[in-house]
Amino acid sequence: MVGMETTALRDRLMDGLDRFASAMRAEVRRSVAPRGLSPAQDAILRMLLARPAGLRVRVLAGHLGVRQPTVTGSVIALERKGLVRRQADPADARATIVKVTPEALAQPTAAAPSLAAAALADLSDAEQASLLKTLIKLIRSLQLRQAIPPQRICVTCKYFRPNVHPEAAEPHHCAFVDAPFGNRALRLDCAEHGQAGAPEMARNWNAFMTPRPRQEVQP
Amino acid sequence: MVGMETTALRDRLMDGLDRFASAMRAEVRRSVAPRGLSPAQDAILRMLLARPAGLRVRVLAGHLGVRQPTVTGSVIALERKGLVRRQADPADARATIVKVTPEALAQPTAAAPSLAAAALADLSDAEQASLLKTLIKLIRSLQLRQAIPPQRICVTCKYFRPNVHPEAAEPHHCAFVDAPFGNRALRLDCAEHGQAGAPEMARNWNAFMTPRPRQEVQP
DNA sequence: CTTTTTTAAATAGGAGTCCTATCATAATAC
DNA sequence: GTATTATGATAGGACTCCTATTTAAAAAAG
Repeated sequence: MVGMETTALRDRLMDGLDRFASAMRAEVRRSVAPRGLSPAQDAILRMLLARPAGLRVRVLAGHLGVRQPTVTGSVIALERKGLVRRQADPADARATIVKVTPEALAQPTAAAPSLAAAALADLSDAEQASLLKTLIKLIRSLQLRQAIPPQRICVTCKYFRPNVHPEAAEPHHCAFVDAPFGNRALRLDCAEHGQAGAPEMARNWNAFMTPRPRQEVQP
Repeated sequence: MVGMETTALRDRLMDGLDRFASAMRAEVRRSVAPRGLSPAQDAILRMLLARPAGLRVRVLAGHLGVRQPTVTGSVIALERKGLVRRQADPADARATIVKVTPEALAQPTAAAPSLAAAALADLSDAEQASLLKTLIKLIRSLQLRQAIPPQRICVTCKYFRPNVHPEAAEPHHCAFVDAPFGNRALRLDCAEHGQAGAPEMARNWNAFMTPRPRQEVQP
């Protein structure tokens, strides 16, 4: 075992995530360039496309993990390109609400058949579902640690009923559409998301983290 | 099922990876700033710390997924800070070899107890091992698609014997240290890495991708 | 052996990404 | 009212990334 355990598993995971992320970032840069966008502008645009009502500058900054002046700069660039517009918030004259324009909505959305997507497609369907579940756990952990702002994911939704069909392939249930669904359908930014109360959310989180011991890998 | 399957699983995975990556990137920026480093400089430094013999500018660029002039700029900044030095390659007078200085080696390496690391620690041990395995598959897929250059990972190593102990908790075997090991010990950048031949590598890859159906999640 | 082509890196110039600090203004507290 | 706080815009600076060009050495062609 000499030399095999010098690096902690956690460091290796960070390394792997970092490496895949760096490849994704490079790809994003190349894929959005033809549309005249930068990576940050693309991220803002994608966030806004999922929220037609618009978002405040500050909220955008929180979601992207950058400071407010950084967002202001990117938003100004997007405004110049006619893809977003800014308007004063009627509820607070200090605030600015950023919305996508109809032109941006009409754009093809660039369904990027990227290499990263191809790599994901190489995984088995079960492995993809398992990866999604793990990612959602990670993202929720970050939210609980205040590292990133709450997002409209299933685990924090009042319509979410985790693991209520323990033996089924689709163990969870969405009370909004009243239908069961599996890990592969877990959402990261659902338009129908309803904020759950704190106790309910904690219950959801626990039930989601520790389901029945169906798919444990190694004891 | 209304509204639950409008987004493909793959898109959701991309979204989740993107979100976690963005949080990690923001954290890296904050964690390396006190040491007077930028994220790119930190990435170069970490890569070089694992290779005391140094690397060419071009190779660094490939690993980081950026162009050569970008690396030159960051290397110059690192040189100013006394953390790397450049020397001509004896084998090719056009090339520059970048090496870490003894000062950089002596630095504390900043074992960043980051929030991302904490989120990973929230996962069960089995889930962490499974995630590492998935990440390595993804990275190897990118390598096969020429999206990123080959790296010193187990799957491409001539000492790697995947799944030779099918029923054990540590199914793989490293012929270099002559010891069995499990998914949690898989390496992303092993100093003892020996480049395997193409047929051997293909065999490794296949055996690694499709082991015995031990830990499949849902059929 | 020259000449030509290719290759490695540096340089120049430009757009974009981040930051901190500061400023104007609106909402809120006293 | 005045003081404090919160939202964004602006200014200035370091860094990141790109493409295109230049310099110089190596490799290929004649």
